[in-house]
Amino acid sequence: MRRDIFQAIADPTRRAIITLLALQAMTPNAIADNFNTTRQSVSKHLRILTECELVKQKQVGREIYYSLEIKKMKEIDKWLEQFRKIWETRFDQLEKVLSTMKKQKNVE
Amino acid sequence: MRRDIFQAIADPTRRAIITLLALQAMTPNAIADNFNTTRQSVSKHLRILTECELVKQKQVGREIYYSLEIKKMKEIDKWLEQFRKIWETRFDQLEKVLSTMKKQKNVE
DNA sequence: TATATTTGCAACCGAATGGTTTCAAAAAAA
DNA sequence: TTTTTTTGAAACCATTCGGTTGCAAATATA
Repeated sequence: MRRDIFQAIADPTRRAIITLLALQAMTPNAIADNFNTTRQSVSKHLRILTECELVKQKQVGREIYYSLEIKKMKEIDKWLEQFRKIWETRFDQLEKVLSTMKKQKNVE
Repeated sequence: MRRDIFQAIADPTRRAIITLLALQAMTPNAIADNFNTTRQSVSKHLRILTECELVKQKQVGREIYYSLEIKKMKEIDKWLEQFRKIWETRFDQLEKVLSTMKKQKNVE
């Protein structure tokens, strides 16, 4: 059973749950109210998010508040790092070309 | 059939292909040499990557060179933006606490 | 104490996923 | 021209996925 952060964010409902929980801790029922699905399916999503440590629980009486482990999101950012270098380089090259064009225009 | 960038990067083989293609354009055969799988399965992955425009093709004779559409990767970065704000804020708060602790220490 | 609320888990189902084998088309090489 | 190489696509298969229904446990309320 693959269970990593990339598989976790592959599902659009889970991405929406993550966005919700980024703003505030919520119970499964409260989360489910925001989607066109059953509480149990949200529960399944929360289980997956918990398994890859993207979400943590806090029990308050019979309610369980789920909140986002924001630092886990940095793992995606870390993976993107290698590509960011590339696209920043390309952007720099574009800047260079544009600036050269501008200079030539000034000379004309 | 869901076909977005988040689903595309969910598979570890596809992530590895993306990393390979970030360095240089490659043919399906050359890509497959790097993995413990068949060329056909790599071909399937390339199809998925092509469908969500993460990869583009260039035919040279009977060979097809695949390369990464680096700008498409920015979409992930864009989604991460909302969380980056949060984790930077939290970091600022931590900085504040640490600086306060330092000041208190100096007073002692 | 009896009832209602909140939740997780198991069983089941159809669809999607990732892989393999087989085949056909196109281009290069013999 | 015949053969080899490179590739994509189709058919098939076991597994996973996302969802539903039903149930049991724990806690709060009447």
